[in-house]
Amino acid sequence: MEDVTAILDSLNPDQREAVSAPQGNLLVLAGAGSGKTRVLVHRIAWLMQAEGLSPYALLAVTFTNKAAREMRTRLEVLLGISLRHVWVGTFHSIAHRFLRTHWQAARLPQNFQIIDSDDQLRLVKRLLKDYSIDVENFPPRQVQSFISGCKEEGLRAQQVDVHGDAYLGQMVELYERYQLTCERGGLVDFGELLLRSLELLRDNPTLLAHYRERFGHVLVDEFQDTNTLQYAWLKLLTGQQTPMTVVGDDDQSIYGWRGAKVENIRRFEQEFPGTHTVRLEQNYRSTSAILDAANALISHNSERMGKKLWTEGAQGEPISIYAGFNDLEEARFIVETIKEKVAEGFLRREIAILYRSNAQSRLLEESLIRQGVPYRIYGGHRFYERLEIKNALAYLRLLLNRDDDASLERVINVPTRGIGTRTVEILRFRARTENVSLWQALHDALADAKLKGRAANAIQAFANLIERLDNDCAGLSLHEIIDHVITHTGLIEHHKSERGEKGQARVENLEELVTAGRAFTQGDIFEPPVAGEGMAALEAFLSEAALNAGDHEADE
Amino acid sequence: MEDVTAILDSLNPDQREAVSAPQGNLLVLAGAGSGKTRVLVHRIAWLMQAEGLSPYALLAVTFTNKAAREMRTRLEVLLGISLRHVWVGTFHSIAHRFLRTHWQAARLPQNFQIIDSDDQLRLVKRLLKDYSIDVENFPPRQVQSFISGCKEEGLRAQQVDVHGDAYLGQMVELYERYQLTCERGGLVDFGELLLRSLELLRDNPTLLAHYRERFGHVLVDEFQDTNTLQYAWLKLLTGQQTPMTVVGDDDQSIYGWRGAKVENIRRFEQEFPGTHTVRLEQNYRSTSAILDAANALISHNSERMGKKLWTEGAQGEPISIYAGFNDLEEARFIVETIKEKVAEGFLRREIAILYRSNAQSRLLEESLIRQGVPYRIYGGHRFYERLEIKNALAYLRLLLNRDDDASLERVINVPTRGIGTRTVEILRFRARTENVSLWQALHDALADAKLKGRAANAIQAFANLIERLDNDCAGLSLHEIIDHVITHTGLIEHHKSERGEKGQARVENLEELVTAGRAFTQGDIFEPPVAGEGMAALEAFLSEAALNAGDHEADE
Amino acid sequence: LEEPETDLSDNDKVILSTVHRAKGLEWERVYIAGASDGLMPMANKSGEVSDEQEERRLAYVGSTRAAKVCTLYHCAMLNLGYDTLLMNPSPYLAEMGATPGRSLQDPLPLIPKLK
Amino acid sequence: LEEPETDLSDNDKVILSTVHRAKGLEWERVYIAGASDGLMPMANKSGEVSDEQEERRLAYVGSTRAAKVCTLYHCAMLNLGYDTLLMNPSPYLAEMGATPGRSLQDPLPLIPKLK
DNA sequence: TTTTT
DNA sequence: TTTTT
DNA sequence: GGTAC
Repeated sequence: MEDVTAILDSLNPDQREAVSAPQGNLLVLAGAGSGKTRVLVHRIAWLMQAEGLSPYALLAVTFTNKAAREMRTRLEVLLGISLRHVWVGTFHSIAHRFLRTHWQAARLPQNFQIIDSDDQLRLVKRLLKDYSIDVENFPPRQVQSFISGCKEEGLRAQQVDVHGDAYLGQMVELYERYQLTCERGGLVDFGELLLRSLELLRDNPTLLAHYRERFGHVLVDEFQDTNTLQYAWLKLLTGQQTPMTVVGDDDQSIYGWRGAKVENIRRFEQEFPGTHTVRLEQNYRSTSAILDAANALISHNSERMGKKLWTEGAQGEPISIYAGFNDLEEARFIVETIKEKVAEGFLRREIAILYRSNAQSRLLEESLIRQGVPYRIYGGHRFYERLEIKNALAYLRLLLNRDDDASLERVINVPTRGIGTRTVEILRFRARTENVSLWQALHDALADAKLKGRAANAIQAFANLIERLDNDCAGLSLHEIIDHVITHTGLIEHHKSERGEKGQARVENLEELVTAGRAFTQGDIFEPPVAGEGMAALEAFLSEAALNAGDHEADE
Repeated sequence: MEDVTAILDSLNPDQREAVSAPQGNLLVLAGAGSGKTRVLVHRIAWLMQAEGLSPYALLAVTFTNKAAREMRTRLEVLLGISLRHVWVGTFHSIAHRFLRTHWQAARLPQNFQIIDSDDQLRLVKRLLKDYSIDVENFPPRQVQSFISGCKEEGLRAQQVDVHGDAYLGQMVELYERYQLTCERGGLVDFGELLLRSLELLRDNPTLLAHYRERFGHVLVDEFQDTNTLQYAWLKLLTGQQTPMTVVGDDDQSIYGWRGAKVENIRRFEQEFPGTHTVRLEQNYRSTSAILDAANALISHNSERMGKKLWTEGAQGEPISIYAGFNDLEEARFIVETIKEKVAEGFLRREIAILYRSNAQSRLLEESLIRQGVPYRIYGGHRFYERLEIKNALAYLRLLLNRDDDASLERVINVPTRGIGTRTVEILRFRARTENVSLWQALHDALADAKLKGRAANAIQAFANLIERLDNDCAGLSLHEIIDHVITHTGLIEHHKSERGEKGQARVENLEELVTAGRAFTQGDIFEPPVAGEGMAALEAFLSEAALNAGDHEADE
Repeated sequence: LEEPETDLSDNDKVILSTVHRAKGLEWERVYIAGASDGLMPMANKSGEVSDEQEERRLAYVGSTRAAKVCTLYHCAMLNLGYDTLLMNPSPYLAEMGATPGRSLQDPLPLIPKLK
Repeated sequence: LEEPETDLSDNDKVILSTVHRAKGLEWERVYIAGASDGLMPMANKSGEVSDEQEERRLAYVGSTRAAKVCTLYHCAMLNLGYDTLLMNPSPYLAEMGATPGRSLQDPLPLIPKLK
């Protein structure tokens, strides 16, 4: 055994207890600012060095890519070695990895693509229109959240009990049709990644046994945020045998409305017998005054697992409340205080204004602008959700899979090439009635001359474009493919001719996409480079784009 | 003095007291089913025969055309003579009469036209678009009801106190712009009819004196439904000198949400001193059981003027309540009961199903249809609100006034003649920036060749069409004009080619409009024929159509 | 003499109307649908009644349209398309002393909904 | 050596964020806007709070983001564009024992509205 | 949510 | 109204 | 780029 004391050196007694707890289920109730990530990272190091677990035997699950990345880097810093073979990732990226590897067992096409919530919503809207369902009674967003909700509860359409309720029945039918559409297009949404991964393990005993044997320890971050499906997945994967380290804080559960179940952490000790529980209550972040207030506040909740934050640090300024006459005044107050503090030497980036709803930011922004205080909205616009990027990705997806209707529809007339809504309508109708993809419908329509004249020419040109791109890209590397596509589809030209700075920004974003492609194949300090070249890399890149949409924040 | 006892013969003592009350203010608190209209009609007869008032000296105001018509006919039946010179009409039709007569004093163009709520809403929407105002913050319906609300409170834009509130300020600005648009187009909305009529009397002392002298007695029906403006108008017109007979029932005030003020009837005795009040409490409609229930119910209200209905009739069946499991059951219950009763020999037309909101009718209709019970929705679709009729009227209005932008926009491309949104957009922009009507903008654009090619040809064709119609119609009678217009604009052809029965129905409605025109000039048993021929008659006809939209119910 | 007969029987239809539009009219038998708490009086989504007295007057106008028989109908569950509401009978029923014609069935539990 | 300086000062910006997105982050000074009754806890139009305990946790997460100073802000009148609401301070303020930093001004009477 | 002009 | 993928 | 369905 190596000298493992270094791993425990810098920790407080509770942290040390957690990190060095014997193999077996461990629940770490980690209060805000108690060094949660640190404990997780050190726990992994401990498992490897003290318990002798191989990097291959570890699985660490997080909710965000950011958290996964942070864990991996801090681990590499701690151990001083590269650890690209440890499975550290989000629930979704791990599920994705399963599905890519076992695509046949999962009954997916090899080139399946991931769609994000936006794509999903578009798909639902399309469906509602196709079946001329009244969007008053079935608002697209509601249908979407019904579908996601079902999947998050682990339910396929057939399993939803409608109790004879016509409305629910309609919803379920939409869910079913949605699912069929996805499957015909080789599309997998976020919920599907997890649900199908669960089903994959459930229905393939050999596979399940393989992974159960392989993973010697599973670690989960932010356990209070797991939903029914994620919890079931973990239970299935570990068989309640493989030991788990789960870290979380029931007092910080704020995603109940999205399906997260605090009960998962609350009942962990009962569901996983023999669980050792450690509370991290020493706080390294806040003053005593802040912790006192927070403790007092949360003590009004019931059914808590119980936790009281404390610090060795100073008392600090009391929490205070300022009351303004109206919201304008309130915003002015806040910004004035900030200006004072900045004048006193505080860093702007060490100051945050928090609010409940995005709508509240408007007045604050106006006030900050008026008073000349530089600011940034955290997690504002996402790079991979920008129109021009989504369009470029759609072309790229078409290269891999012509039957991806959502992508085809997205770009069939972008840039405008004389294919109007009427023509698209005809194609859609044909695709629907003949139950083929739009790409197929398009060729059929050309073949039997159901489309004539201008429309036919434009459609033919589009089909030729896609095929030509595909040919051209053979042998190119990922970033060359992207570059070729954004140039030869005319996307660059199209945005260049837009008025104002918007066009320029869009062109720059497209160029940034090429850079992202280059970085992807070359690997960077955070992520390992990807196996495969050209089209194979493209496939991985597209998945990455869908799964890491939040990472790459857009400028401005 | 004639033998006036006949007028009082058939009345009960209270009714007799009301009818024969001495000249002077009279308030008749007329309970439901107490013979209110009867009293009103007999009162007029009494005033003429016993008090010797000339038909010219009488003004009887109602809220609906139906009520006005009923009053006039019953009066003619009672007196056995034609009484077309008595002023009996709705608030709006009387105000309209004032404005037509004194258009110069009212600062209106002679050919001003009345717009209905629909036209008004379209105008507001147009305005919001023109000034690119966010319809999220300013929903067209809200803006419309703000404008109507102001007018009903007697307020012009300048008189609205915004208290520095930016939102209100924007509303007021919209009100102002709306008003300017109306004035440029020679358009008068419902509220404007009353408000301008009030201002006309207020600002022209001679005129006011003339009418005060002319009217020896003013009678008002449904007084509890008067709004601030109507009340002010009555007060101004009578100068609290001309005696008034007002009939109403505070317990039946159900239009408070629309601006009606119950206080008007509640305070009448104080505001008009010397008022003699008569209560009509004997009910000739309902059984005792029904009246008991109604009396008990309304007794829970406060500030009532007080009234207790009674009858000499039978006790009757008690009011009962049936409770179903759900709304579907409820509808089935109702229809089943009706079927039973019809089988027992009751007439269907003597049975009504009442509900609070129109949405409730759907289930009831479905149930009636399923169980094969013929039914009719009272006051369903209105003839003059139908699309094809509104279009025909728009053409007719253009004949009288090219500057009526709302009408021009409505039909510039109906039937389609190759004038697209883009072209109209250009015209609108030009009209707005040069502050001229669309008709003017259209000619300017043709003159300086800002519009070319197909668009210019189409526009030219439209302008030619209107001018040609105008020429053609010279010398034609009203119904010939209408016939000519619906034929030569292509409206008939346009609807004939519509698929399904809808087109046929629309063609029939257009033909019905010709018939309505014929009836209008010839007069019928209810309404006097109109003075003037051709275009003059058209002007009157259009006003009539706007003011009597509810009368002429559409088939199906 | 056949003509008016036909015309008449053609017009022999049950009338459907809102209470507002029914003001001033009368029928032998009047059936009032929706005699439930949020409809009569009508409440907004927050459960507030904008003008309690006017709502009562509306019920008054409705019931006084009847010459011979007035019957009110209530149901325990109202389907709104997107939601199902449990309803209570209108408080006005008690004020009117309406006689129960059929007793209220026990409401079924609401369909459990997925979030 | 100038480069990183500039980069740094270019990134020296005040952060605006929802409490949800701020989870897991920290700043020296945290200012929480909207510490008023219908916003914290958030209530729907009917005034109902969907999950009182989760709302309190949200306030907990918000306040524990601060290292040195946490200040909450409330205002008496909230302009919604189409309406102006009178607000009460968040009940959580008392639970936290927040010290009044400036007293609430008397609210002006609401602007009278035309129907 | 009700809609007399 | 909040939005980790 | 515009119009029509």
